[in-house]
Amino acid sequence: MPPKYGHYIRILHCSTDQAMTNALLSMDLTAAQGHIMGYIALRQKDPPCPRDIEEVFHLSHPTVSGLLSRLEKKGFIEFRPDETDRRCKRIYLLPKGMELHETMRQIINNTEARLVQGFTEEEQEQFTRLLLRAIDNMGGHPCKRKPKEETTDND
Amino acid sequence: MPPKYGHYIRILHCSTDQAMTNALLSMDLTAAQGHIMGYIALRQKDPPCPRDIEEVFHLSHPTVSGLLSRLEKKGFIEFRPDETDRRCKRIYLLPKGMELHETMRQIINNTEARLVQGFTEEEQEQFTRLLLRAIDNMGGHPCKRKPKEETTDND
DNA sequence: GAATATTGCGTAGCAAGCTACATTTTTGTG
DNA sequence: CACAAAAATGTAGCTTGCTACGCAATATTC
Repeated sequence: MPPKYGHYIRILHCSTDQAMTNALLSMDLTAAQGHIMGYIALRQKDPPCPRDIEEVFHLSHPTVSGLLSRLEKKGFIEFRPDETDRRCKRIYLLPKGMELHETMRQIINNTEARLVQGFTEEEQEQFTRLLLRAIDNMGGHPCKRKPKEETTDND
Repeated sequence: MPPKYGHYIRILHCSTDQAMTNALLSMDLTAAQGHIMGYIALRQKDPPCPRDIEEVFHLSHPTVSGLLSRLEKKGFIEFRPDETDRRCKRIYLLPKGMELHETMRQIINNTEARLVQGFTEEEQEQFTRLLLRAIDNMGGHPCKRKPKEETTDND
């Protein structure tokens, strides 16, 4: 029996990625960039640093570095070092980035909806659960960072 | 609600890919190369050409071209143009490739087993079905090729 | 407080995806 | 048969993923 999970998952990822990239083409964003922009937008009350992106997206830091530098070059975001910890480059959304945010969000949501088109509610939930369990089985990726049990952040 | 399917699928793909690449490290193969080697091995009675790989793996031809040229450079495969259609470069497994085939297959199977670790039989089947439906929803990728209703190939 | 460890980020270099364009061979049409 | 269309492959150049290495800033330890 030939391999199938790895095979199917790669195909699904590539086609989803291409579909999103294609849909975002008009706003000069790729799928990866769009997802990151969404996260940055969510976090504007407490702008994230690259390290946070690494964790949320399970990416290595050079990958994040490249993505962010392209977003910066295109004028969507801006870096400003943290006052108290100059290692952290906090990421701020620029006006050009804020404008696109809503449309971008819509486009990504539409593509996601298309992905599970024809799935019942129950199937969607099951799909999500199975994906999460599989991710867990594969061991979470280069996603370290110490436990961090401080109660400093109260939201 | 932030996007999740694209997000999870990317994470799952990347971590699976890395796990396989890591496991195949000792035999100087990456996950992508391993999968292709498996397919080529299956097809040695009727050696495939790059075009076939494109279709089976839903990849663009430059991607396939790169993968195969790396496999060739490492001495796993060899190209020989088809007698009757010199556009086709048929792909032959070299001894070095045949040797590794069994071990490679094992390693890939083990990683796949790990991916669905803890899934019941029913969950595995459901997962497969949902993946296939999602792939279908996303529209199959750059995977054209005309209908081809000839009865020439009898196996 | 000085030495060491840890953390966050930069750069180099590679694999694997893609699009767009060029080339060669076959096929199809007149 | 000649000429156009289609098919298989090649090449250039990009993004996104990685590892490995290095540096600066902070934290830790003595």
